[in-house]
Amino acid sequence: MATRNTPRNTLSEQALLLDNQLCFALYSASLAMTKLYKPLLDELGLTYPQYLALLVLWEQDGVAVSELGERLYLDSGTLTPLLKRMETAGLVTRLRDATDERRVLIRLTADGRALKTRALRIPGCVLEASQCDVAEALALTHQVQTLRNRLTT
Amino acid sequence: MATRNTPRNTLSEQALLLDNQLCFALYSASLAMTKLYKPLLDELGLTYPQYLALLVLWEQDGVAVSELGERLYLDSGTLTPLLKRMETAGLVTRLRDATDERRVLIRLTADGRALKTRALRIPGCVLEASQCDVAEALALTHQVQTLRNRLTT
DNA sequence: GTCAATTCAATTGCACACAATTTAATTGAC
DNA sequence: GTCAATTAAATTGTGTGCAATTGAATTGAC
Repeated sequence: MATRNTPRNTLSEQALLLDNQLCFALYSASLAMTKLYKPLLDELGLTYPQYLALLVLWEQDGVAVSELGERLYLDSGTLTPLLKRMETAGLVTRLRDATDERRVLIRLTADGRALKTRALRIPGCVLEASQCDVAEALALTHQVQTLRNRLTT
Repeated sequence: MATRNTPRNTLSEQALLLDNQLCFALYSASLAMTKLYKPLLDELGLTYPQYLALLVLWEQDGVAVSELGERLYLDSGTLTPLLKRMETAGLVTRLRDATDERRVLIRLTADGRALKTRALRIPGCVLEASQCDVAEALALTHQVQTLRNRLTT
């Protein structure tokens, strides 16, 4: 029996189906995650990318915009206005590095540091909504990180 | 020996580390994917979300904006201007449904249909850059889809 | 049949993302 | 030491995403 070979059934056609696309799975899951965080972050007066910036700063205060960008895979076109809004909100300061005037160092204010306490409960809420245990979530995290690392090198 | 219990080492502190966050893994992997597609889609004159819309339309032509939104998890605030740009580019038409004037049906033009042929090579390019075989990619796709489905219900 | 509730797309306003360019500061080959 | 090359942040312009609102069309309880 001859295999059908209409355009509808070629391998490359199968690969173009939306639900076979890894890129769309990641895209839609990431947007869904952002929506899940929305009400939790609204309480803190933060957007999702601003929260990511704070995660970095809570680990290491006083980083340059470029270092923040390397950590978050974002460029100055995204970070500069974002950090200005966070400065206006009183969460960070932006000061030129005295030893290298090209660099702008981002530092947490007391308010910015204090937000960490209120953020501590967020990961638990997210894990619950994800309906998976810690080990499962970490395993998936590592797989997705590995993929990202392959794509960014 | 007593375990240390400084703030730096609590479980909730660990959970706030950027590299332990599933949300950031998905976010950064999704952005990396978009950048990988950029040069491939530039050749076709498409943006990444426009490409996603075409994936839907190549599977099923003549869908309403709301149906496209359900499929892509996007709302009319995103899709209306995106589809207008695709209409301007001559890829789709936007016409009110005669049987329900609230609905706007999106149909491919000949140009929009023709783009599919040129898009067929894209999934292979992406898979190569991802450095994983088809089975591996599909397995990860299903895991991420499962997570997304949990988050969107 | 009527009208309140619902549905659908469009609009408005805000916040990303990012390519491309600009400006200022630093580095390094000579 | 000088200046071309590099680096860092900011700026500009385009295209998403999405909350909230608007306006038009449809539905459904009565």
